[in-house]
Amino acid sequence: MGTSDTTKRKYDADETRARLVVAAQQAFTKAKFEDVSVRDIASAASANVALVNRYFGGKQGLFEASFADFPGDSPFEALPITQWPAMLADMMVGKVGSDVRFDPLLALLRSAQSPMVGAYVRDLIQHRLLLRLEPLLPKDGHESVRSRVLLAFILGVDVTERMVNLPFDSSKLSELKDAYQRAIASIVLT
Amino acid sequence: MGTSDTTKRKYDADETRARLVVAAQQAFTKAKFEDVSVRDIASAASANVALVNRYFGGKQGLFEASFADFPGDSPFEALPITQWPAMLADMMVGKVGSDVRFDPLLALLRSAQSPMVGAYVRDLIQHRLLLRLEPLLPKDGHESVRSRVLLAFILGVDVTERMVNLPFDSSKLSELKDAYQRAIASIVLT
DNA sequence: GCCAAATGTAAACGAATGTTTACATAACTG
DNA sequence: CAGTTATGTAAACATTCGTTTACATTTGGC
Repeated sequence: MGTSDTTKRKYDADETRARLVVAAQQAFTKAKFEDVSVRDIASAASANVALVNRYFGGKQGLFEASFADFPGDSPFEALPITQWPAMLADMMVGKVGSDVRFDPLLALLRSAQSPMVGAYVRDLIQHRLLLRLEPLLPKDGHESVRSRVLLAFILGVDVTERMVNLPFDSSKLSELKDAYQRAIASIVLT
Repeated sequence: MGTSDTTKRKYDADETRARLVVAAQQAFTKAKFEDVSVRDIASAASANVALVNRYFGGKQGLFEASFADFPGDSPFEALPITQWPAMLADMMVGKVGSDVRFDPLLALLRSAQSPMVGAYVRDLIQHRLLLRLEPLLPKDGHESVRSRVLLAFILGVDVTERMVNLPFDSSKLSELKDAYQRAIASIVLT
């Protein structure tokens, strides 16, 4: 059972696992935990349903495996804080109407109130987002409040644009981006 | 079958309907549409499950009946816009850890991505919130953007505090309120 | 080539849920 | 008071879902 075999095999557990994870990531980006069935995921991955349980212990295990390297390469560490507003505003309007294959933050948000994985989502958001954000903010004793308000705004935009999915006049997109940028600046810079 | 009978009756459809609606409102405040079972609601209302279908046509009808008079008496019309930041910030921190019986906005937010009632939620938020907000904002041609950003922030705070439910050091509550107030002011007043 | 382990498949299981049905009891009408 | 309607109850129905089981196929070591 090789993990580094370039030839095509008919039975390949590693590749099957990878296909399942990719299918799960895409599915959980589009719908919350309970609205994605393991049969759908398995079908999209061209795999049998029982393999979800064999390889990941169940649906919950596959969900958690989908966020193994969340948040990936974060743009926060790479940029000085003065450029955060422009960077975040760009990301926010860039997502409007787009069709990303896997948007981990949106996926976590969708399944945040799941009875099965809600606690895991909470943990991930707090430890891999909030706590990593704080040390990057201005050292003025208000880091915990600042990071929390910034997170609220980021999640709120995601919720409005992609979960509640309110319609928006796309001709005002640059206006919207400017407004986002100003709000973020007032949260992290003042 | 009277609707205005003060005496206690054993069979009273109106009172049973009312009990079901109240039970549904409280249940949908605590959990999303799919996580609330009609058996739970009926049990909390001391009513039989079949009555949900008889009186409301089904679970979905009962959900919609729960928001018949949303958003109730809105505080926006009552106050000049200069007082919105303080008012909204007060409401936001007032909700932290509190146990409101029926919080319609939170309930709508929880069920926003339900396949059954998601479209209804979207409609309510847009027509009974967003479109009523716009005419109250400064007439500078940016009303639609402003109202959208404000809504995003309001929903984001609700999501962070009550759906994702991140823990927060309550000794910094007044700090948090000030930060909320500043962010809102920058959104609606600048 | 042979056999054991790894991998994949199909079907069934068990539980939960919204809804419907058949029936029982109370309330109203004449 | 009698009978019809309104209201409430209990049980069954139909569907969906995650999971488990029993079995088939492929792979790799000897």
